[in-house]
Amino acid sequence: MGTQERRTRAKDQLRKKILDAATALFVDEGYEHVSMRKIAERIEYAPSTIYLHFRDKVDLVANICIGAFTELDRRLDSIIGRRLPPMETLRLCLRQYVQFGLDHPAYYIFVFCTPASAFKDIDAASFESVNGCAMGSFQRLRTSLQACMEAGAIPPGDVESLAQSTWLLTHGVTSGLVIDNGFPFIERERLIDESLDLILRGLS
Amino acid sequence: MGTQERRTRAKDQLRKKILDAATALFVDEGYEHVSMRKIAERIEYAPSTIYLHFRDKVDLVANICIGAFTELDRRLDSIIGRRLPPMETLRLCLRQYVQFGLDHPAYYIFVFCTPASAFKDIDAASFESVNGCAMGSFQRLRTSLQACMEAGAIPPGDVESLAQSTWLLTHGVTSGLVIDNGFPFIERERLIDESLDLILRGLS
DNA sequence: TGATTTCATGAACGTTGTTCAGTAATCTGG
DNA sequence: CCAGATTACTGAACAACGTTCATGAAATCA
Repeated sequence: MGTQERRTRAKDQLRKKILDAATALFVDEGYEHVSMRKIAERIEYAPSTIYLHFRDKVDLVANICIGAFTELDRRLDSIIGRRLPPMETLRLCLRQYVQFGLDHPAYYIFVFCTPASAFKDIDAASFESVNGCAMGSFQRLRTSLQACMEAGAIPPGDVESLAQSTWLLTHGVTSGLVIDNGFPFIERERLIDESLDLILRGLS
Repeated sequence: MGTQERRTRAKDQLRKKILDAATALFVDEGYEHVSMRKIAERIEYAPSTIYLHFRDKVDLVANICIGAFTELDRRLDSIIGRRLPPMETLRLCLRQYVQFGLDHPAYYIFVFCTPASAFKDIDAASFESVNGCAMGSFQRLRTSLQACMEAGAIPPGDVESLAQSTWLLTHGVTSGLVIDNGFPFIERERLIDESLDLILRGLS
């Protein structure tokens, strides 16, 4: 009988409604300043209802992040799919990574700029699932670097350490601009370009 | 009469006692997990007493950060004072910057990895004073790069944009390692070295 | 000594995330 | 169509948080 399915569908709908409301609030006001009560008020349910769908606040934001990082992977895949020269692909991927952070500051900060200690009692499962997503993007960086190396655009070496270094540097550009604590940066687009120039010149 | 002085001295002592206790706790447990009540308990005073010396929790941590960044400047000056070849000086400064973050994770995260939105009602004065400290360190980077350029170790160009890029990349290494959310990094010392290699090669 | 300034406090307020007993609605088997 | 079981949801409550403020104690000043 279809009643089961309708019920689970309704449940999924509410789940999505919670995620959407929370997403909008997190983006607008930042993780710290969004309370479970505010989210509940927005969807016109009692705060305790949220806990029927998510273990806690961290689990809630973790699920949002998973969605966001899936989008990042899509963006990267779309670049890789264009089969440009490997060095060009690498540059576009790094640029897209930075852009992703700028487009989703709340999620980027949550995943990469918040120490694990801030969620002392974080659930291991949700932590792992978010980490898994980030891993997916990192794997793409690894193969992109490998391709550059095989094409001779980058001198041969340890791909893993090179990938980690490259990520650290790109993460610096991203987080530095995302956090943006009032430092008088030069024009953003130019700063990103010159920083990526620096990275790519260092690689080759 | 010396009573005035004794009183202000006692006041300063308590202020320092608060700062020391708060410092220890912030380092151990991170900003979020340290409550004013915990700090008060540690120094055996009532929580409200802290507010006689600091406007609020943000003001408290801001004052701690100022102390930490003064130390960073000292470290950098000690390197610059050795008058090594400019490129060597630059490398040591960047390395020291990373080390500073690793030595003071709580402060580094607070200043560079926490969005301004997290302190919506931050006092403008304490914000400025912390920012001013960070500016001091940045100025040292600027002149160090300038020296490299004048020595011909770096092709001539816009020092300001180069300094900003260099800071972003170095910040990436620092924050990536400081946050450390369980990513399986390779051996830390080697990763730092290779990342700095990348930066310096990109510069020259 | 009496008046004043300084220092410190405990109780209170309004939040926060989270839990849980209890209610209302819905579905199921007879 | 009705009793019973399952599900969905809620409101009140808890402990902890940052912060404020009237009150009291203690030291200083006149």
